[in-house]
Amino acid sequence: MYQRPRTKVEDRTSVLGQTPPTRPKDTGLSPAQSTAGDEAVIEVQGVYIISVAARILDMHPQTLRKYERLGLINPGRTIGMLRLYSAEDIKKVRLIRYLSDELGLNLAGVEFALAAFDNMSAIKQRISGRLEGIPAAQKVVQEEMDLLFESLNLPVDR
Amino acid sequence: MYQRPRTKVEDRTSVLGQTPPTRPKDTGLSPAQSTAGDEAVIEVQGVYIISVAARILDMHPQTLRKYERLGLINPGRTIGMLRLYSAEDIKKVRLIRYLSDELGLNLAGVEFALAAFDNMSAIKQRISGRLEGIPAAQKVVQEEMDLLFESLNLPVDR
DNA sequence: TAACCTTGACATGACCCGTATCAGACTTTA
DNA sequence: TAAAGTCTGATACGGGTCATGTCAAGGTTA
Repeated sequence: MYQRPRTKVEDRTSVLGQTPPTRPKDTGLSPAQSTAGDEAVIEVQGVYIISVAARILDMHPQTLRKYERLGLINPGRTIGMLRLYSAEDIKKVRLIRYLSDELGLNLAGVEFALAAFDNMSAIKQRISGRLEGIPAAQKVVQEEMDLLFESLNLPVDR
Repeated sequence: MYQRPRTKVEDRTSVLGQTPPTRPKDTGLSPAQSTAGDEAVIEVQGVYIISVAARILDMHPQTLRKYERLGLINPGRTIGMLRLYSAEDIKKVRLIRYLSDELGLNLAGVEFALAAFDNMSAIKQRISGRLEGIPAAQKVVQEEMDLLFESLNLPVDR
């Protein structure tokens, strides 16, 4: 159970990619079940306690707790302090796993990359805002920033 | 000799920073000496063979060779295939060392970060080019992209 | 009440990374 | 030309990283 052997990191290409998931707000409750048929990009909706999230992701609950302790994710909580994982959280964990397993980053690198994504998204927003009056320029920036994210070619939905 | 103990990676802040050095062209020869007084940001100019570069950086020659093997740096060569390290190369190694030692990234993470810097610089250039006719917009982008690099707050010259 | 969760601590196995060393060949310098 | 230095490639080591596993003592949920 929970066996997720590290993939051999030998043939890495310089990759990155895709817009970073944002922190969702604390939802109430109601973990929707959804069995994990060997982790083949499962349709995720609703909010899950850690055991369910771990099963969906095919990862160990301890690993998810560690990610949170390091500040990589930040799932909501029930009143009783149970962790609640939203679809956004699941998506973010998949991104973390991609950076770690596929690209070979350690967790410090993952933290760095996530921060970089956030910064890039924020800058894109800010520029767009300041270019409100110049649609032509706005379009250029939009296109190029999208290109930038693509150049990191992160998996579209892992 | 060459003892460079890893700094404890525990209190890392989410950082990045500064514009990435570009590949210099193969220079001819003439390694200029410049003793390394215990590595206190030495004025570097000219081009150095590996032993001198290693002394300047207070790093092991094998480490520099490994970085090259992994594609992180790409020093020039003499006709006889000796490695030649330019000031840009030295600077890049210092950046690598910062990412590794201070931020705790592994070499896969360093590769990722360097690629991200390159991509960001390139996009900044492209946008600037396409905004040639709109100086106001050009200024906005310039400012914001500079901010982006600063937000990564890499050491100004390490 | 039983099942499941919480935090915190500690252990383990596999891997990573800087460093060290060896061998045999080539280059540079004095 | 001889000595010193560099080249490539392989192999090895110590300490660190990371996912996983386990234990204990307690709280929450159904």
